[in-house]
Amino acid sequence: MTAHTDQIIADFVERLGLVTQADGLPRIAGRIMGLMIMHGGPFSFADLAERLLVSRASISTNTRLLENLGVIERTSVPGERQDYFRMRSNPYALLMRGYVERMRRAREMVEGTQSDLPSDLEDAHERLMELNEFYETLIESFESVIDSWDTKSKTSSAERPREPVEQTV
Amino acid sequence: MTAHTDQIIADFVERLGLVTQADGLPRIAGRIMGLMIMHGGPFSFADLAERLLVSRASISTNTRLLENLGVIERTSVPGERQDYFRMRSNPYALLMRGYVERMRRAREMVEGTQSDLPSDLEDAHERLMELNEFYETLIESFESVIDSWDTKSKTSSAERPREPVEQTV
DNA sequence: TAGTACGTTCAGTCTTGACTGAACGAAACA
DNA sequence: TGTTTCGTTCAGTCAAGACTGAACGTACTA
Repeated sequence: MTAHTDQIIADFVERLGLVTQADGLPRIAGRIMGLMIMHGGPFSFADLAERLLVSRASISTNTRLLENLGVIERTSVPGERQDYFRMRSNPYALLMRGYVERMRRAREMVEGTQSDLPSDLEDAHERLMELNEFYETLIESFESVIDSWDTKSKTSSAERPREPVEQTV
Repeated sequence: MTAHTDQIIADFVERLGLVTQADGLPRIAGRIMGLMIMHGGPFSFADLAERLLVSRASISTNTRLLENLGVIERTSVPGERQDYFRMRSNPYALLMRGYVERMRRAREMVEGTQSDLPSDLEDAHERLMELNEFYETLIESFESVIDSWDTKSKTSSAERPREPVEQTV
């Protein structure tokens, strides 16, 4: 592992942090993911804080966030006090579910307005329907991507199963 | 137009502002879109500022933003000094192109890392490829949605063409 | 010409939320 | 028991960027 390689890895970790920041997630969450993509993990809690040069508080907050999103999972090693984290098997599909949820809520808001608005405002209703159909199309398309991604990931994980050495808590 | 209806409209405008804020756009941009969905427009510059209770500076900034995104267009009326704005015909597909662009840049970043990273780090390469394929799938799926939305919008606009009364600048 | 009605720009304010340090509780040691 | 090592929580700091007011340039009007 040369210094040059280390630099490439550090760059990737940092850039992925910026990408997730643009997606509305904290930068540190993206850096954690980047680290786990580069090295397979699992990483201990203290290790994450040390490598990313951030406080333990941030690690606590962001690991819980990624845990709730279903992107990483917390594991423990018998005889060790520290928590360990690693990516789950198909994290990206799981990430997308969050976006779908947000779109679903937006569509529900539109539907609420549609049903509340007097029906004689025909033009407004037409434009609302257009917006509603847009969300509908988007949600369906996302879900089909998620499904195809799920099955693909299942197939490839069947090809080369990973034996977990830690116990999931 | 009862006060109750006004309330429903104001609620929608406000909520759409929050939705776009969650999508990473300024809240005022969403409110402008909400107003244009509710009333067909076109709206004058001063009218937007007055109805949304925001400064002209914010209107200037956010109309330019939406203009650059291709969501609204600026028009002018012969004999009037004010600028007018209205939504373009298929704003949602245009909105999505921005997201696709962002994903494309993210994928390029991943590809850059793939080509820079020494090839003996096989596990890392495998995980990077997985991420790359994820973006690939997502981009393709988005583009197919945009395409279908484009053709659909073309069809429906052919059914009931709108005669513009203003000249596009 | 001066005056008015525009839209834009920019310095400054304010809000939001990421991040930290310190205090804390719990659990494993001694 | 006390001590150490964990992760969590919370008040506080800091930074980013949305938003505003005021100054400005431009183009029309009289």
